[in-house]
Amino acid sequence: MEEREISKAVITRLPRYYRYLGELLESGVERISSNELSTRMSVTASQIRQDLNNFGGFGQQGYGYNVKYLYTEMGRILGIDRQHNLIIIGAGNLGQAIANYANFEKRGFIIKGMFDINPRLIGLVVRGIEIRGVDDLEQYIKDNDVQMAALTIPKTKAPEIAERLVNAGIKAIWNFAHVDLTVPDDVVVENVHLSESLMRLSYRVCSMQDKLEKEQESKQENKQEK
Amino acid sequence: MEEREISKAVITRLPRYYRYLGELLESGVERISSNELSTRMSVTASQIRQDLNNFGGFGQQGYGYNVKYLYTEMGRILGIDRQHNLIIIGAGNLGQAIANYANFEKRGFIIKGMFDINPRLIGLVVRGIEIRGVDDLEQYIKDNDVQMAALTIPKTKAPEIAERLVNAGIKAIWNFAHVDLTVPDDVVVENVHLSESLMRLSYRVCSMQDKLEKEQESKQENKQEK
DNA sequence: TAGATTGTTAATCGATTAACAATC
DNA sequence: TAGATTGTTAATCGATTAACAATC
Repeated sequence: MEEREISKAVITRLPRYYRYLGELLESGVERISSNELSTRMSVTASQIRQDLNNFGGFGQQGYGYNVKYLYTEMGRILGIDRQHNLIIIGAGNLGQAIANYANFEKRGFIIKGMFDINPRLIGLVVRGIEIRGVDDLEQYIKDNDVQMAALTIPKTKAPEIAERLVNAGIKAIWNFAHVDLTVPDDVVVENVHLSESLMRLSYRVCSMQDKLEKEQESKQENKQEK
Repeated sequence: MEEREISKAVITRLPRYYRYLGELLESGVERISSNELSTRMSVTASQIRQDLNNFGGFGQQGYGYNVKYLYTEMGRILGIDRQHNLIIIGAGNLGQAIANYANFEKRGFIIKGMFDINPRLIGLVVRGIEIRGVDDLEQYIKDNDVQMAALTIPKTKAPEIAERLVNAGIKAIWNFAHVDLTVPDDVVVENVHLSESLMRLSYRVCSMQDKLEKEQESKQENKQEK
């Protein structure tokens, strides 16, 4: 499918294109130019064309891009036309939030099971899925052809469980634990570090405050100079 | 505090430095060189030194960096030495997951309230916090000196609520809804688009598969040539 | 055909890495 | 003092933007 290595920056943008194309499709827009899309998404048209051309020519000179076609192709590129069997390790609020997020199934992600260590949770049923203990984890992964796991457990348990997952043949880990997991080269880890996201927000709101204060100061200085 | 505009790439890395420094501190490490830290974090020592020097010289030639000092300074830079009053809009699983995440309070984020539209949730108590309806949102924000809001509601309601938050004086939105919010220049939005994160994982696991298949193919070709 | 807009090459910009003098 | 390691400048690398010929 791909010729050269696609850069991380491009990959990050792909799902956003997909989202906007989906919205366009829903609102009945049939075709769109890179220029029009660039305005809506607040990126440059050049970037859109460059990004898309990493995967092939989906447009037509003088016409633009067919929304439905491009949407489908993007879905294929993102791999959400295929089925991904997923388990969730950690059945706390976060794990349950993921299990309850209905749209996932629409995009080919099938939640095959939920696991937890906490005996009080084991046996409970969330969205028709029974919460299991981690004892039979390996067997369950093999029996149910599971390729992906969401890790919504505390950071202390995460590395150990990750190793078990990898040994059982899991190919992708969606990691919500606040650790950097070490996995073999052929296993993919996507981190969602919420605490880091919140710190970035904190940083940005503080530096915005500083900026505004400085602007205020320099205004006052200007006044005094006059 | 800052002289020039700090790049987005640097800001993204800051919380990770903070996390590693915290771990070093916990394990009793007193000082660390950029080289040693670079090995642990799998980044270049050059990058660490460049990143830190955006904010000033925290190290000492021939010695390295004092872990405790650097940790504290990083906390200050990230703004987590101050108190941030936060409300959560959307008391579903995701909102509750955030409310239950204890570490936040340790880092200066005080959850001042939770809100929801669903009448069945209103009145419930999560972690000692009563879930309220959104009618008195504006008044509550003013009365409780709230600067930040986490938005864990469906995308259809998010833009409307975001506007109300901004008008009520909120300065930072932690946005979990799958929309790009439009806010004034002095308001900061940090997006956590989980569905996009999952699509990136999907993309990466698929392209890894393709890569491995190709390697397999070219191996077989080599065999046949022999 | 003329106008529009892509695909793609070239130019620019910024971020990362390398190197090393300063200095603890 | 000698060795180590920073802070910082210079070199490299990659990503973004601009430009335009190709073409629908």
